[in-house]
Amino acid sequence: MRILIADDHGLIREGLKKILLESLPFAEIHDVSDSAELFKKSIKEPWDIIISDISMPGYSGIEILKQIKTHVPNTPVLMLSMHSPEQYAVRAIKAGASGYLTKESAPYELVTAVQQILAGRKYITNRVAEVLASSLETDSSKLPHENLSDREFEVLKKLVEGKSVSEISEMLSLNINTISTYRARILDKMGLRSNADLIRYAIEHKISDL
Amino acid sequence: MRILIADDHGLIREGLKKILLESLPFAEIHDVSDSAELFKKSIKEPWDIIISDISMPGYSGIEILKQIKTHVPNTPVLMLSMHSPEQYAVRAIKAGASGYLTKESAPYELVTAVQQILAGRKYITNRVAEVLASSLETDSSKLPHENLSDREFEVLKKLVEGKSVSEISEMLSLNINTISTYRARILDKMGLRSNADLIRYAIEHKISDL
DNA sequence: ACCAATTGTAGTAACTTAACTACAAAAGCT
DNA sequence: AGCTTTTGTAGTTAAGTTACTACAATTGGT
Repeated sequence: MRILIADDHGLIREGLKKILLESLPFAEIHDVSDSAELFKKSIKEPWDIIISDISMPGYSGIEILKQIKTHVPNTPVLMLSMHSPEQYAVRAIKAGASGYLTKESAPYELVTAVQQILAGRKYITNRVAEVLASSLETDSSKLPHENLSDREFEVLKKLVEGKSVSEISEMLSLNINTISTYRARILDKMGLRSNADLIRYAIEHKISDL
Repeated sequence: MRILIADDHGLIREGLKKILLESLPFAEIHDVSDSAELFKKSIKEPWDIIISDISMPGYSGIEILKQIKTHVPNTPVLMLSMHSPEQYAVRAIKAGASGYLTKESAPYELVTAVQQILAGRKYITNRVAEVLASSLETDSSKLPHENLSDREFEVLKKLVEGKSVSEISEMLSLNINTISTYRARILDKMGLRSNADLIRYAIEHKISDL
């Protein structure tokens, strides 16, 4: 049983490991602390399951998830997040995740999720199922930011954190103009005019976790 | 040895517990998941150390820390945070914390910190020490924005409203560079780095009247 | 299966902002 | 009164951002 854990917080990695080892004492658990490493390791070696935080420095979790899924589509991935399900669950599941848990979850949920996924199933909590279901309904009832594409959303978050266009372009290894275009599309889709508006919106809708 | 852990994320609480138990196998570890509970439990029962996340729903960690410190001043508190030290370290230490760690920290740091604090000392990392030292240079009895001049404050408000440097320069019939200089001075005095920080600060301190 | 819309990406040119630097006037301290 | 710091103000140059345009790849709809 080979498990790969990805999270940028040392304490959290260690904690997850210990929780898992309690119920899967013979598991061979490896861990990585950033998305680049996660990507490399996930396609280079075989894993029974990958457990990854969704928000790590560098490439976003969703982005890496997609990458992993194109390279090793049969390796199941369980995404963990600090955020409330609405923010990411749908995106994660659509990108091929086998499950989605928030860190609020009780430890036994982690264990259950992992076991269920190892058994070839998906682990979708009620909360996520709900969100998923309602995401299929009319999108007229959607909040403006729910119409953003994954990339746009990713850029939105970074803008809200105060990152500049060029910083973001560097983080994502994209051209500055590309980020500028995303920003323009975000503003357009959300009917806003400035980064300040974006930040207010984000605070009001609890998009950022800062 | 009685340890109280406070964190709103179940997985994290559990992880911390397991990490601590490894080096302190006889510790009696309790945990709570929100600030109200933390407060109640921290003054009702005796603890050798309290380990608390700084950002929990409800009252902020700092607020609770202060409360705890007025009621049971001798119980040491170690604060944990997801955020970079600059944001909170100084405030936490001033409010009476015995130490400040980010969740990036390696597990052994947690253990070291706890042991050092249990031994009656404080645990201050280099990063935090640095920030702490430089915080003594400015007049810290005042809120950062109270050191702004009138013009600076005027510009601050407009920046927070989302006005661009050039718009402001036009409104005030001043050179663009002048506004740029004000902005730089504001950021400097307030120890912030971006307009995004400014907006967050403003919202938090209810500076703007929007 | 076909066409339209959206998404991910970047180039070029125009425009805006940041970083320094500077300096006189006002305020603050001794 | 004299020295120091802060404030109000801009110039120059370098760096960064926006606006517009474009186009292939995907997705979505019928």
